[in-house]
Amino acid sequence: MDIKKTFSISELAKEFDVTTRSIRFYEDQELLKPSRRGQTRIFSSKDRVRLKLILRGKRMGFSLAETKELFDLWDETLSGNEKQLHKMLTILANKRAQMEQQKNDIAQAEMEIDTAETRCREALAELQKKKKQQARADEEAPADR
Amino acid sequence: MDIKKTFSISELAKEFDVTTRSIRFYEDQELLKPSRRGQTRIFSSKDRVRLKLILRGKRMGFSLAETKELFDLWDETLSGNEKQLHKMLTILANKRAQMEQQKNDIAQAEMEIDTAETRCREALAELQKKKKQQARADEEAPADR
DNA sequence: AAACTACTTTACGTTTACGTAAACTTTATC
DNA sequence: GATAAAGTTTACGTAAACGTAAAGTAGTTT
Repeated sequence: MDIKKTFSISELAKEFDVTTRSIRFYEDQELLKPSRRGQTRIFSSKDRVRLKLILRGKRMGFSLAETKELFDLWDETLSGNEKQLHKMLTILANKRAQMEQQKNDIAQAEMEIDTAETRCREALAELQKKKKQQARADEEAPADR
Repeated sequence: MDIKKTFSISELAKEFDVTTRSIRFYEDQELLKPSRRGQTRIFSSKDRVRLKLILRGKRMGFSLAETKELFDLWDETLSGNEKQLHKMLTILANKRAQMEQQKNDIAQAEMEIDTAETRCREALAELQKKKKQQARADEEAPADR
């Protein structure tokens, strides 16, 4: 159980470092469904979880539409029709494949970052060497005085 | 050494499954710098590598602007000024951190996919059980005849 | 030479994910 | 009860990453 049960828009905005504008937009796109007290939105901890998922999805390169599709499907799945369940399973398999691809991409990128860093350090070492050589040359043959 | 040295726009488009429009757009944004024979673009294997990096960047959620920045910085870095080298090193460190975040995101998402799948399978098993019970009930007390 | 194919430029259109401003209401504070 | 603080709706604006259409060129095949 989460400690708190409901949240204001600005609480969530602060916690996840997004603007209230974004949160309202997510509601507009039906990714969040806060209840209301009068006009003001009241977010449940389910909404909070969803917001977290939305943001992670974004970091993973998912569009809001994709994320919404997953949410909707999951809701339908809970109602437990057999066809929906199978559809969900194939979609889960797809996501898994997609994430394998991403892991490969990351591994590749990490290797390239490694070699890039090595080259940088080598180049820096070269520069240091030349500096020292220059310093010695200056000592042996002072320029002025 | 890559087997081939130069590529037409449609060769690259086919190989990486992007439109020629996209490739021209990348050139327009100065991420690719093909030479020309008359009007027609001639892409080097360096361009090819860069295209590969662009696409991987996209899958990893990088914008074209970010990727371009990296390309430009890398080019400057090669010219070996000390300040540039240090800047590059900090940027590489940042990318590394970003990729750690992504790995965490992926790990989390994988766990959630696992539990989602488990629930799906459980729900399906439930449905099967009910079907069988229904079948037995039908045998014991046939509806008609 | 006509037609086809691949390539080109120019330029306007589209979608996504918000930013930003204006004008208003509700709630908390002094 | 005034005023600030936080929230609201409405609506126009914007950047990124192309799509798409129009109209032209260059080489090649028939």
